[in-house]
Amino acid sequence: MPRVQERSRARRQQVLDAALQVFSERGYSDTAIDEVARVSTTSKGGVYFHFPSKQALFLALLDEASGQLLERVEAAMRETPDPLARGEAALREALRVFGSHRLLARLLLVEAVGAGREFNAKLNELHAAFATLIAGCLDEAKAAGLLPECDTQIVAHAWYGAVNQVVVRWLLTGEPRRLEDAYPALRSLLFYGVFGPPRQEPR
Amino acid sequence: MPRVQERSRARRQQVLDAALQVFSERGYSDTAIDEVARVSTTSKGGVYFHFPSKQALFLALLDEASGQLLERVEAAMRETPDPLARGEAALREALRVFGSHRLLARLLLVEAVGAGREFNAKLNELHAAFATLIAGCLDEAKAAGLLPECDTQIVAHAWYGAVNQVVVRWLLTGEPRRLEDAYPALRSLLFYGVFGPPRQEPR
Amino acid sequence: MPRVQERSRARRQQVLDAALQVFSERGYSDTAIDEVARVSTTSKGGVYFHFPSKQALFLALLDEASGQLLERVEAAMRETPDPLARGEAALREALRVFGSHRLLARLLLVEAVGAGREFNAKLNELHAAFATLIAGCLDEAKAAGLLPECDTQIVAHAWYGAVNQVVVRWLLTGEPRRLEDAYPALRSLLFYGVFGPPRQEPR
Amino acid sequence: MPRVQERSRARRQQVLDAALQVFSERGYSDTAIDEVARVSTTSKGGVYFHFPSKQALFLALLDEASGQLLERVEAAMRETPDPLARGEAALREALRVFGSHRLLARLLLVEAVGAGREFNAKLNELHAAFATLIAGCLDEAKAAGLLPECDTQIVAHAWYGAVNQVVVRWLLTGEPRRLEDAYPALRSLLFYGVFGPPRQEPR
DNA sequence: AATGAATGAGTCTTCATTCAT
DNA sequence: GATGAATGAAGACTCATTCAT
Repeated sequence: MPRVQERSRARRQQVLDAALQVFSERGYSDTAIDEVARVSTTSKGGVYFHFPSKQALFLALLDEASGQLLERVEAAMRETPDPLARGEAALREALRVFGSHRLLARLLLVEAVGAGREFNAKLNELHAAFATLIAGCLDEAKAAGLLPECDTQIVAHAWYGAVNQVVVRWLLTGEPRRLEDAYPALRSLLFYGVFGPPRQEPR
Repeated sequence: MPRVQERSRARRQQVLDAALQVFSERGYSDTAIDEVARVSTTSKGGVYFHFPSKQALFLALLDEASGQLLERVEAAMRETPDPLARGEAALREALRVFGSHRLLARLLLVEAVGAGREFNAKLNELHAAFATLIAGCLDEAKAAGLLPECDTQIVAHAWYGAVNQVVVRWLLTGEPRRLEDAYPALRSLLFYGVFGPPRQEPR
Repeated sequence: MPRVQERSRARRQQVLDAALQVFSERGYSDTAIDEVARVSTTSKGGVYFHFPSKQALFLALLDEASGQLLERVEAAMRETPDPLARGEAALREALRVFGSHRLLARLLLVEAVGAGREFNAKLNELHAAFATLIAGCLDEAKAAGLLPECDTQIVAHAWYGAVNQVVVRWLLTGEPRRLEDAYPALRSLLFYGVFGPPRQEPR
Repeated sequence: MPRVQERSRARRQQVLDAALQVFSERGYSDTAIDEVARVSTTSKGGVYFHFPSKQALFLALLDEASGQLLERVEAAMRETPDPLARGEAALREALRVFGSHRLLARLLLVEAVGAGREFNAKLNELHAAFATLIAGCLDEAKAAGLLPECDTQIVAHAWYGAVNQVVVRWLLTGEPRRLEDAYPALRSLLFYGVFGPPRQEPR
């Protein structure tokens, strides 16, 4: 209601947007708060009004970014009842989101990684959240007798890592041109392994 | 023979060893050259005598570390003629090396990642080298009619990423207790996908 | 009006004043920004807030100093219509300014000289400005038929150098006690050469 | 006689030559002993064997350089009995030496100037030596009744400064193309002032 | 809310000098 | 005599953070 709060919130978002841009371009350590302030058309003090410290700003950004990512993926999964199809949907949506939000991808998969021990916990949360999502599908499929016994956690993390590395490669080398083009190969590997789908899989 | 050169080389190695320790504990940005100097029982100037800059030191370290890793994995592969068994060997050896060289693992898979754009190239080299190794196995196996057609590059990177993420998880959470315990699940996923080996595979 | 800007400007001037003192006492290279900060009762960061680098600070100082000097000399010349009398006035005023601003003299005539190639351009500007001033008098006097043909540029620079060296000697040896006492001899040399004024000096 | 001493002396000279080159290109502070060592095809230790410190090296260089300059000028003066002609000879020879030894000129007239208080004494020596040379001519001419009374010291220093500034201008701007071309104008100014030689110049 | 001047600790880097070999 | 590895003090510069206005 109060106009003032609205403005404040808008300002805050402005700062977060600038932070996404700058942090994902320069990395955590090489980013100066001054730069964030400039990009958000605010002042240094302005940034500090909304976030108590650089660390907190980065953390908030990670929160927002991973929240958005998870939300989108979860939404895609929610619409898919079949557990394995849900896994496919998650995979496809993840590639879609990363592919259309390069900055977010770079932030989460590159810049946040070596940024300092303070951020490992947050990153772990993200890893765990995704792993849990995937593990959920797997467990459900297993319960339905569709899958054999396996170490769900390991498989879930490996799955997640496979996707990430494809995204990282895209970020760093530009290949494949369209990230989503990696979907079929990824899907095939994760579902059927290197041997590919049995016999006459319709591709 | 020349005593002096030997000492110099030893000193250089001493510095690299210290650098591995400090960089992988604190990360690139949070590491002070002073700290590296102290750990190598040298002086700051001593470090700078052997390496022209912090960046160069880190780069040299990445070189050495990835060189060692690759060497070990390639050695394991060299002893295995069958292309698919070779892939397994690579996987197992990678887990073995990382599992017994935590610092090296942390350096390559965590600290080097967000350390700055200057290091992306070097990291890409490593990614590419591994992907090429794996892609070599896959292509050979395909040529032998053992595998169906697939996007080798994507699959190779995904494979590599799957392994890395399992290692990262181990680094950050300590699970699984022994990294090599992740081998069976990883191998199964990468070879047969989530559906696992066909029928009564002897596990 | 805006109080803040006023303070900022005052601070800036404070730093410049301190810089004049320290640079002209210790020279460019032997001056630490810390020292300038201390003398200006600011912090190192404060200095850097107003000047982007040591070099820029020194340059700004040279600008200010040579600006002041030129202004005073030009003012003295402006009041003197006769071209040759104007030359005398310039000479006398230069000695006056240097004589009462030892730091400025030392800065411009000693410390700035070997301070580095980056400052040569600025120094040249000063030389050129003075030479132009003097050359102006000479040319005007020539046009009025008071002087014979001569290489104005060389003469102007020589004139300027003659004055400077007398000032430098005063700076380094303390002689003559009062710089302005050098005026008659200098004036005589520059106007009439070593032979001095003809018999009953026309003047 | 002893070969060893000869070599040592040659080495020493090698270092001095390198020092002249490097110091006059980079200035005192921006010159690293390493650079001098490299240019003299010696090692850092080698330089320190012949000169106890950077300061001592620079001082020795100043000594050698001003010695050479003085020697040449004194030689030119020795051959000229008439006091005023001797002054002319000194002037001409100074321009000749500087004109054909740019590095020496730059060293003495630019780089040594703001190099630090430690070198002021040495520079003063040079100034005093030249002033004394010139003052000698003047005094002798005065004794012969050729010149009127004047403050010899001031005139001598001014004379010296006039020459120097012309040389400095040449060093910094490249004008006049050939330094010796400045001779006539300089000579005229110093002998007859801005009014130039009386009527039909005796020359 | 916002600004931007100010602080000062922290870092990389340079380099004169020393000295074992 | 000469080398070059090693030292450590010194210094420019950065930047997260604070705070008066």
